[in-house]
Parts: sequence; structure tokens; C-alpha cells
Amino acid sequence: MEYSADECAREVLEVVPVVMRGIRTELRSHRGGDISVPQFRTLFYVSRHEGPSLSQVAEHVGLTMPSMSRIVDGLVARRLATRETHQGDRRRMTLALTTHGHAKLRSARQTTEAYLSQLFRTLPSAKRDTVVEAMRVLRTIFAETGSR
Amino acid sequence: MEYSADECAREVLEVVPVVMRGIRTELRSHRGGDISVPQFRTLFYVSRHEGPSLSQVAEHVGLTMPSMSRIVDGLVARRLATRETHQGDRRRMTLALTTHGHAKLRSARQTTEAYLSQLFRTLPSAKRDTVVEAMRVLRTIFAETGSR
DNA sequence: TATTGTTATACTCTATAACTATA
DNA sequence: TATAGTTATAGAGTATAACAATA
Repeated sequence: MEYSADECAREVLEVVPVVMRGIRTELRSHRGGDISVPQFRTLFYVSRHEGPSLSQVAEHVGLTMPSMSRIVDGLVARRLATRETHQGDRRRMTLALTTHGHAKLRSARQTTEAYLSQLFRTLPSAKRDTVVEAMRVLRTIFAETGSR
Repeated sequence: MEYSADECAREVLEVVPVVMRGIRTELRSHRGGDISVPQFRTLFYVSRHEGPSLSQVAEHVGLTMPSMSRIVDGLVARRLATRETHQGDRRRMTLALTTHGHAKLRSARQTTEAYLSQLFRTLPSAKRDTVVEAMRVLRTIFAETGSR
């Protein structure tokens, strides 16, 4: 079809916010305590890295340090994460998930993926392939955009 | 490739928030006064419909009426939109953009689309096609999700 | 001095519940 | 009674600027 970069930009700008709203609504209506998108992303990152620092998480999630500091406040208050001073460099924090945090992340993922999955289930598989491939393209393009 | 609906859901859940953050950051760093994503979407909807009511906009943007009422408060305060009582049904509001509102929408779109476009420019055109087609699939699937 | 993180401050977004005005 | 919208209330997300502690 040979779509231009401009056409591509227009479509992404119109559609991505709509999809995002679906995701946010689903996460927030999670039974047994909701969770915000930034909280979810933070839990996700921390679960996959070994005791990351605050700035590391902020960098990868794409937020400023004060914003991330607030988000971690909330996670710690809800007993989903722990925040300890790093051994060796007392300026740094070492973040980790509690058992409860791991469980919350798992159930939030499951519920939200189930919601999305149900929307995709009736699609012809060629269209699902298109969506997956597009996500991989976007992931690559935006990979190094998270820097502040 | 035959990806499953679950695989599709996983990819969307991981990638869409990242793209969304890029869009938000670009909109908010707009020279000459920033604008939030919900404000942008509201301006966009109002610009394309004839004097819509508050509930109409709320429905299509995917927010509750109180939330939309606040957002319109902000737009009116910034002289980007007008809000008048509907002639014939005095319960309803009639929304419209000011000249300034049209200009702001136009420049915000231009700037943000230029930012995205520049990211897409170096892609092989087959990948751009994939992205555009995926957006159209997602648009269809999520079209009727905006209901509260 | 440079780095890491928090606090202060100020907005916006968002929802639910309660209310007002109109139909 | 039902509909359209606002207000009250509460909490989260977000940024910039200023600060504290450590290296």
C-alpha cells in the first residue's frame, strides 16, 4: 500500500490513545485493589531486574526521578515493593517486590491480558499477525525514546 | 506466523504504554503552551462535530461526565473552547472551539505528527504498512470500547 | 563538584457520590 | 421520574525547582 511516514504518524496519534484508555480502565477496575499504569510498569520492570535503583527504573519507565519517587512511595505504602539503601553506595536505593507485589503484578497482567486477548480472539489470524508485527516495529522505534 | 490472541495481548500491553508516553511527552512539551492528551482528544472531537454536548464528547473520548466537565473547564479557562446552553433543551451544553482553539489543535497535531513521522521516516515502507494496517485493526476493535 | 534521591509546589486527570436544573 | 451537567471530595500522576546526603 506504500503508506507515508505522515500517514503512519496520523494513524498512531489517533489510535494509540484509544487503546491506552482500554488498558488503563481494565487495570484500574481490577478486582481486589486496582493499580495504575505507571505502577504496573514499575512493578514489571522491578520484577525483571536485580535490585534496580530509582533512577534506573525512572529511566526505563520514562519518568523523572521525582515522579518515580512518588510512585515508589505508593508501592511501598501498599506493601507491593521495598526500598532499601544500597550497600556500598548509600546514595542509591535498591528496589524489590514483596511477595504480595509479585502476586499483584501476576494477577494484573493476567486479567488485563485476558481482556485484550478476548478482543483479539475473533480476529482472522492474519490480522493478529499484523498487530504483533506492528508492536515489534514500534517497540524498536520507541526503545530509546524513554530517555529524559 | 500465526500468533495467538494471547501473544497479541502481551505485545500490546507492553508496547502501547511506551508509545503513549512518547505522544504525551511531545504534546506536553509543545512550544507556546502545552496541552494534555485528554485536552487534545477533546479539541479533536469538538472540531469534527457540530456543537456537541458534554455527554457526547465524554462518551467518545471515553471519560465520565464529571471528568469531561473538568477538562472543558480548563479549555474554556484557556479560551480554547466555548460552552453555551443549548437552544431548545436548556439542560444541554453546546461546545465549540474558538479561533485560538482551532489554531492550538492544528499546531499540536502538526508538531506531534512531525515527531512521530520523523521516527517512521527511516523505516522500510513494508514496516510502515504493517503499522498502519495494525492501527486500523485496533481502531475497529476498540471503537465500541469507549462506552461507560 | 557530581550524583542520587526526596521535598515543596502546583497542575491535571480521574472516579464516585451528591446535588441542581430542566424536561 | 429521567436526563444533562456541575460540585464535592479524594487520590494518583506529572513536572520544575530547591534541597539533603553521599561520593
